[in-house]
Amino acid sequence: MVTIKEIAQAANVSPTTVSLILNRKSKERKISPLTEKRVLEIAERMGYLPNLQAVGLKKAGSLFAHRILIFWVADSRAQVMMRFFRGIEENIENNHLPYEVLLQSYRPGQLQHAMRNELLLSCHGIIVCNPSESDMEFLDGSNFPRPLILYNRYSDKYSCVVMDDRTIGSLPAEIFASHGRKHPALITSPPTFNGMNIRQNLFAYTCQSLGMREAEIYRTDSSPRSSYEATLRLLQERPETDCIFYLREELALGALRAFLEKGIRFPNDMELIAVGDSSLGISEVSSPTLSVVHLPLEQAASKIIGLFNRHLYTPSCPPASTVVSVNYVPRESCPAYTPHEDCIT
Amino acid sequence: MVTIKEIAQAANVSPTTVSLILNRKSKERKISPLTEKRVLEIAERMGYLPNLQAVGLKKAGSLFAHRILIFWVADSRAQVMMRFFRGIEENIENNHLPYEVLLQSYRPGQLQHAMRNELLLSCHGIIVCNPSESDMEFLDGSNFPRPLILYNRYSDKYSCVVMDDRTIGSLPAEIFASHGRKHPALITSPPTFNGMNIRQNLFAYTCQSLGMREAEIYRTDSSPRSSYEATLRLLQERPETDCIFYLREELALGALRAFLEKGIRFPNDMELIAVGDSSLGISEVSSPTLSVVHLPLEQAASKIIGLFNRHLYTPSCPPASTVVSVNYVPRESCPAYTPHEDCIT
DNA sequence: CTGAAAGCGCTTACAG
DNA sequence: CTGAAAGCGCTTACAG
Repeated sequence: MVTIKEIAQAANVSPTTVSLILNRKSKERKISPLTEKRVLEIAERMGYLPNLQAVGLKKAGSLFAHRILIFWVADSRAQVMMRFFRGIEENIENNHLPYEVLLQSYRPGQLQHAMRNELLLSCHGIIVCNPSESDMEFLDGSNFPRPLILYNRYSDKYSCVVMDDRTIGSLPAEIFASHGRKHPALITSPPTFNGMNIRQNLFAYTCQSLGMREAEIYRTDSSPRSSYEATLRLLQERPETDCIFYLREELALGALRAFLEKGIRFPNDMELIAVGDSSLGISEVSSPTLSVVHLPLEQAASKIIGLFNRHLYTPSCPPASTVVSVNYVPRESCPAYTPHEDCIT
Repeated sequence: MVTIKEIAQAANVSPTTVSLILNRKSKERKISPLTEKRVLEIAERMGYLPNLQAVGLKKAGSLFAHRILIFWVADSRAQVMMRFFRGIEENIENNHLPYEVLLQSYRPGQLQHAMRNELLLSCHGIIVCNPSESDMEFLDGSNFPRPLILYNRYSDKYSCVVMDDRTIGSLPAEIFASHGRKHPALITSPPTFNGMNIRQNLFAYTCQSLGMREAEIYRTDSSPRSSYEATLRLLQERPETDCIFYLREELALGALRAFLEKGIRFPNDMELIAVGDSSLGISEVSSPTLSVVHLPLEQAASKIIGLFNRHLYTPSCPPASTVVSVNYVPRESCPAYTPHEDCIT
């Protein structure tokens, strides 16, 4: 990295002069245009870029706010993340907390490359969202210079906030069973974090334990189109299917065309529940409107900030985990939960 | 802001000792547990937080990458922004550029509060997305210590990349006209940046100049539900409407239920075109699938990075603007463009 | 028109 | 077990 000093040497002037010129104060300080031109050219040629730390130390004084860096995955989950971010920011704003939030994306499994030391040192605290298995291994094997909180991942080492994945999986099964459904199916995109496996397994397990047939599992990529195709295949291969759980809201929205084409009516012929992870509100006016297990991401965000506060000001405090509970929002695609003993064979 | 020095004074030890303790090196350096405890307590009580600039200057050495800070609005446009970010990141990755990207959200009209000096000084360059009118006034009246590039906003002062707003507005009108449509309507949420006004006005203007009736304008909030309701109202109040342009993709998706309820068929009774701003892919499998004016956000991102490169390494270069052209993607809701002179009365 | 020097807040090699 | 001192790369008040 080229410094002001090196430019000064190359240009045969003092660092002061270089600094002045680079900060556009040549006029003000009456630097000769010749010197200015020479220095600018040299700086450009040498590829000078200011060292932000040094600039900040001198100029900015101390930071106005505590900086939180959120590592997130910019893949199909970006939609959900969006709601989470806004939850974080609203929480900070509403409570007048002295925090500023910056986002840094990472690729699944590549967390260790994103968490470069210089980045970590340039924030007061870290939130890591949805790390994969291998990312977790990295985290568990590391020691960080800043407090770190996990979102959507269980851990003994770090404080964490997780959605109630077990209920996300079991609740749809219970609801379907309570309506006397017998032939469940589940449609999912590749699991991007372990919670998705828990959701899927708990759904399958609960279906079985409530006397339904074994749940058919269909996998898609994360596109609505792929879900539409998978749903068509399911309806063809397993025409007896009478209830489907979609592990992502977009997958359910993408599938609706399939039911329309097949003339399937809700909720008579079929019931649908999706994980309510989208912020779009399309499910409220789709045909049929979509019943969802609603994820209160805003509440998760609020808990994260709470944990954060604690860790920041009490470095010695032990890790804590919080589970955020979910709730069912019935719409046209599947009626409300009606627990009847006689339905649960 | 409390410093290590102050803690040292309060604890009656040297700054060295405090630094060691706060960096968890007590064992390693055999600090007495008593001293450690005392210092930690005092630090906690005084609310010490490390000055990141100073830490970085000493520890991190020079930054690994040039830091780009993107200011964006975390409102209903977040969906679109998502695609833009990923475009930026993919561009950087594919070209192996030495950039790292951090995101900072701001409220519309509140850009000046988000652009605190310390934040600006902690990055090498700035991208501002979708500033509002008043945000633009602020920008035009300011001088920033770092190169700044605008996304989706015209400017003489700054380099900028904009979508071809004029074509986004005129193209749907031309397509409708080419199919002999006569009664156009436009449904929009409140304009969040000036480009939306341009799109709306060009649509209205083009409709008129191609011999169609004056376009009906219906306003909604940004929710799909509100668009559904507005569409129902439009169909009731103006049953002669035979083509509708939705200024946002989600609005069109939300409206589809209205057509289903009214038994309206595509494209016979009605044609629909939306601004293709969503990344979800639902439009590809909705009923009907949605024709869109596709916004190549990835391309915009690539141009931004190009401009950025130039400004970073050639501080003296003058501002430049780029217009990104859009293209029409016909699907079920509206057929392809068929320019016939005799259709354009 | 230009430069020598102090200092921002921290870390760490070195000395004791 | 602890501290004095140097230095990270920059900016700026001051001197000339």
